[in-house]
Amino acid sequence: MLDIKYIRENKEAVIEGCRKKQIKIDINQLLELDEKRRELMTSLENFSAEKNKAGKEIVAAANDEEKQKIIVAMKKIDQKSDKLEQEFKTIDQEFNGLLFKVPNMPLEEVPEGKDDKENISLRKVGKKPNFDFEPKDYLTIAENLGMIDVKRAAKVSGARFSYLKGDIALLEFALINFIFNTLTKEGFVPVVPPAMIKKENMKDMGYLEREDSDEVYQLEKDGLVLVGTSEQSIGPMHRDEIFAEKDLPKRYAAFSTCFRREAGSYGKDTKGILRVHQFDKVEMFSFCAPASAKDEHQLILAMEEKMMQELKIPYQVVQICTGDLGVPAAVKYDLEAWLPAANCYRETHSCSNCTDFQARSLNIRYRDKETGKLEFIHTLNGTAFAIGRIIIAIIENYQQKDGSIKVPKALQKYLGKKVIGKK
RNA sequence: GGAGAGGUGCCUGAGUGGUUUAAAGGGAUAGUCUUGAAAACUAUUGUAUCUUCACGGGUACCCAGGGUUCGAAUCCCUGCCUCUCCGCCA
Repeated sequence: MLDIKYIRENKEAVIEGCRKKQIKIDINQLLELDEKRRELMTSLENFSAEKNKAGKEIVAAANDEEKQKIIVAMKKIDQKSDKLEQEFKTIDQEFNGLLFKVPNMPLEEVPEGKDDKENISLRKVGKKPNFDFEPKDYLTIAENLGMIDVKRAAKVSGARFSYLKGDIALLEFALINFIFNTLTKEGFVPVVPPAMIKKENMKDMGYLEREDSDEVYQLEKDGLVLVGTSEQSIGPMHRDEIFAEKDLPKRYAAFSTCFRREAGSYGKDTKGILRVHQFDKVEMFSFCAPASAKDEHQLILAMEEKMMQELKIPYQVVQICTGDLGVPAAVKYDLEAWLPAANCYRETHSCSNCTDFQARSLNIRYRDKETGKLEFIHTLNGTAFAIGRIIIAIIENYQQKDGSIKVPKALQKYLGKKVIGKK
């Protein structure tokens, strides 16, 4: 969440930030509630001070008669105070509900735009493959090899599920090994986190601004939700903790299955495994000091690009415009892989700098050496590989005329073969 | 799933209704002593929030949320978490 003090002192900037992010929220109403809330709090505190004083007087009272007098007087005050407290609770709830809906502010360098159509391509990297035949789409190729089975998945689980089989199933593990091998060298600690987390943590990560949010799978009976990305289980890992400055940045690479209801995307990308309810992903996450957040963001982006380059998959880097940033991010880049059959780039990676937005609600801090004060750390995250989508990119870019798939050189030693599906 | 015990500050740990302003010890930091260090002695040692130019002061926080009471770390209820035993289980 955003600092209410900041909102109070920078009202116009916050209204402007919300407008840029295309998020409709009444900041004036929030500030009115804030003022009312503080007023009530002060009155309540005065009552408390009175009560505390009376408590001491009762102890010191000379006789029972005197005691009774004070007790009777106190009861009256208490009634008033109870009434006020009810009022406070109502306002407080309203206030908090609204505060949580205020998004993180976009950084100044982020270009303004309405939605994903106004994202900006920063650079295109890698050589697109030249085929001396008509390239097929990944699903056709994989189905012909019997290695992706969406039809039977529909029978078992419904739409937007899949079976990966044979060498394509093994390709997942090759990719994971490749990732961990690359990232541990940069100090990323490998993690296998929980895929179910408490609702409260999802909320504090900025992904549940509405209680009835449709995108998240909720396990009502247990108060748990399924993660849509391991970012959501890594952030809260250090909740309520205080880092020593020397331990920052703290970098993790987390493998987990991700679950998304895809509620808003009926009819969109319904074919194959591009947009599914369940997929595996390795996510990079970093807790760092505010001053190094920008560098850390570039490092995460660099790691994403490095691994794409090693796989020799053409991609473009996209700067996400303000309207497409989402709630917690202040600045965000996507990587989009080239898909020859579809003849377009499709999103495979995303990396965000969430500044102190998540750290504030999670209460993750560090002691600044210079000021000696506790400050919120900054959180950043980025995709290492979303397995399903990168498999799509590999199949399409490495397909052969005979329907087999060449294995990217960087993955050959992990998979133990150079070609998939060679007869 | 059943039975039981717990959750107090950076750590250990006392506190079962009212000078608790959370004891005591440890740790950490600073000072004295010392050539230096250790030891010893002395002092300091949370967070949030409001108020004040400042000094300072008010309030809240003993896992979380409710409740009882003039007054709750302490009593009651609910939840979360940890531990022990039994059952089930990859």
